[in-house]
Amino acid sequence: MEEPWIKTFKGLGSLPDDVRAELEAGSQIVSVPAGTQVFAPGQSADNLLLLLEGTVRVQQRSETGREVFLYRVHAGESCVLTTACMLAFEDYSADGIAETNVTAVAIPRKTFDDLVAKSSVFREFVFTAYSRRITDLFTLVDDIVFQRMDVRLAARLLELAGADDVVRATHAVLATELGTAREVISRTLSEFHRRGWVEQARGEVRLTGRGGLERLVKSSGVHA
Amino acid sequence: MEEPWIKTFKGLGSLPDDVRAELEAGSQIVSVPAGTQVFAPGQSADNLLLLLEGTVRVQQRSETGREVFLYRVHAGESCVLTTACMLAFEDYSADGIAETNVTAVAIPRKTFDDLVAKSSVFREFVFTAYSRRITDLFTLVDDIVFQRMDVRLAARLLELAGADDVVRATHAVLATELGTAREVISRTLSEFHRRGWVEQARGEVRLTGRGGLERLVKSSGVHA
DNA sequence: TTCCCTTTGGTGACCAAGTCACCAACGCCT
DNA sequence: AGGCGTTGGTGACTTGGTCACCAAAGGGAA
Repeated sequence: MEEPWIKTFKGLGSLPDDVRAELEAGSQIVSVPAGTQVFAPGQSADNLLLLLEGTVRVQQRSETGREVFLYRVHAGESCVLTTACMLAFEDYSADGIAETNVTAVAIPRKTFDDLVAKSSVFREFVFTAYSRRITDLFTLVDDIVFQRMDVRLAARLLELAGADDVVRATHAVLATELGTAREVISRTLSEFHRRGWVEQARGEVRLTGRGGLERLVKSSGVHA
Repeated sequence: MEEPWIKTFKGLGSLPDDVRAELEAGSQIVSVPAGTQVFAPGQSADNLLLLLEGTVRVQQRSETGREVFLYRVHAGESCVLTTACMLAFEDYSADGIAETNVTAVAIPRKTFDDLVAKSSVFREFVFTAYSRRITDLFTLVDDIVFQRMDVRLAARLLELAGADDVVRATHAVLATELGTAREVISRTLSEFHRRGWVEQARGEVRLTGRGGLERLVKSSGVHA
């Protein structure tokens, strides 16, 4: 109770006091180190996580052992799609992996269900989060089907780059992010280099010409 | 009240009587002709539809004007993803189109919200439906990224064929179902024809060798 | 019926992207 | 220094998507 974590979540600011008290009492703050599997297929999730710090990558592992990146949960967001499985008592088909050290509020199934029943503000919070994720998934499908890889890679680099304009990721990681092959990333990055948009080093890509990347992205109205 | 439509939905069978009465009183049965746009982007949905008869196709229309098929809602299922937008007061980004004449139960936003608050059985119904759809979307992404087109087309033909082994759809329609180009469908169907698996006529495909198609699909562990 | 027009399907050339089989360079460990 | 796992680069090939056509089938309207 040291500090009001609830402020981190816009949608929860207007919770009535009693509901807010129940939420705080019925949940706990947890920390997990980078690399932890936060949820996994075949293991029923029993906590809704609201991220305070760090990011969680959600991906689908296919039978062939390959992985597709689905979406990323940032601080201030929730792993809300897992709740469908919490309440439906069905298994989730996707993995969630902490990309960094993560601090989160864990809301157990029972508390979650109570809050959904009692509070229309909480319901709106949950359904808004759903709506965002689902829209993201729709957009993902659209991108995969219609966007060129160079455009998608450029967009992703801009998204992943820190304030120092550096993306710390191997070609292989970028490939699974975009659901493509490492070779395609290598080739596309060489092309970007040739155009003077990036410099490469082992395990990182430095953006030296954001402008060019941005023009490429804008030229084919990409969403994110 | 003539007949208990609630029986059509497994998850609703065990609703307590009072909740069930509220659901029946607070909803109405509607019919729409084939081709009707049931919901659309930029138009906030204010009814949850539970399909009694017919099917609804849900697709994403991209900026470029092209369409991707997302999933199909059958009789006995609900357009539940629209509820996220109903309660979140956000717009949906996908279209829903009645593929056939459709009869459905329309539950207005207010009734839906009440029921979610009051009944844990109804909550479970809703979240189970969510869970299915979301899993479908994950599987869709996986398929698009990793499955070969011939396998996906074979699977879809088997899925769409009636008891008479005929799929009534043009190549163009099959193409948007799978998010590919008409030419690809034409070429793949010619190949299937060459192998003696299908006969073609204008606007329809007759399956003459289900066995071959099934083997193709099974050979690369496809999901649906 | 004939003509016209739309819808549907077929084709070849070309480009983008995924796959396969390698190899080279780097970093790290002992 | 030697050995090894990780990372990135490359060429040849296949699959799939795009473009620009054309031809055949069906459906009115005159």
